[in-house]
Amino acid sequence: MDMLFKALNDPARREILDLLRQKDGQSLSQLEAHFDMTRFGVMKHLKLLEDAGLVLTRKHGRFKYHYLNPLPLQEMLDRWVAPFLQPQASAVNALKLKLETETRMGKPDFMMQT
Amino acid sequence: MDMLFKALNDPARREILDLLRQKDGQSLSQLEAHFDMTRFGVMKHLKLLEDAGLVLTRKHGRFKYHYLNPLPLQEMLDRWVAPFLQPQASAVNALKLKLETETRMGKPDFMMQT
DNA sequence: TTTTTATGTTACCATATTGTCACGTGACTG
DNA sequence: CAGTCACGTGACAATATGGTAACATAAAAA
Repeated sequence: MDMLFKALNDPARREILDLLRQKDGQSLSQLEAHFDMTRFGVMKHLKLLEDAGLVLTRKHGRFKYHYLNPLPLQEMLDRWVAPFLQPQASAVNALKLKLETETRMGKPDFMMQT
Repeated sequence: MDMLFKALNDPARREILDLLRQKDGQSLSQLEAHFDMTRFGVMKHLKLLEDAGLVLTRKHGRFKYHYLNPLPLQEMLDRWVAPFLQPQASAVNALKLKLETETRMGKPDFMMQT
């Protein structure tokens, strides 16, 4: 999830997502044409997008095609958007979150007999 | 929008959002207690969250209380999530559909015993 | 084969970000 | 008033990030 937010935290990378939304499966050179950046800069951004799982690639001959993968965005929506927009609808999630937090911070009081 | 992604791109800041979701309107000292960081570190994170509009503050005497503001998340959903998940549906409908689906699927796992 | 095209790798630099330290401000309490 | 208490500001070192340059690989075309 950390990689996802990092990937989204850059205008160039978000523009790449928009470009792929307009036309999925573009190659590096095609994407590069839309930027002032050098090809290597674009490649780095694509690598980050790949690491975040937002972009999947498929090599075919000399070309490497890039495809959008919406799944990470769906997960972000579930975890970091919807629960904050509809608090009453996610009361269950609040409890879940509470339990997760307690686990991260150590066992709760009633388990502390050792 | 750039500030929003920057604000979200840090585990500490996302944890602050979770803390405020559990209990809105906490002061700096209250939030600080949950971190290993120093108070100043937490303050910096809060400033970024404020700049992104995710957290609104209200001073009352010596205390400064912090409140969640879901509006930026709504905007992010409209611009950077929904269009990628359901290209032909409106953003609001996307969230509605999602919540309805969750409801149909019943209670989550951790409530299933007994 | 030679050349061109598309992509990949290593190294490097300028800048931004993270978190801390020291010190300052403003408000309640005794 | 004097003393805490909660919060704020400025400077600083360590690290991460964004972008470039030079060089390398690999597939198609001539």
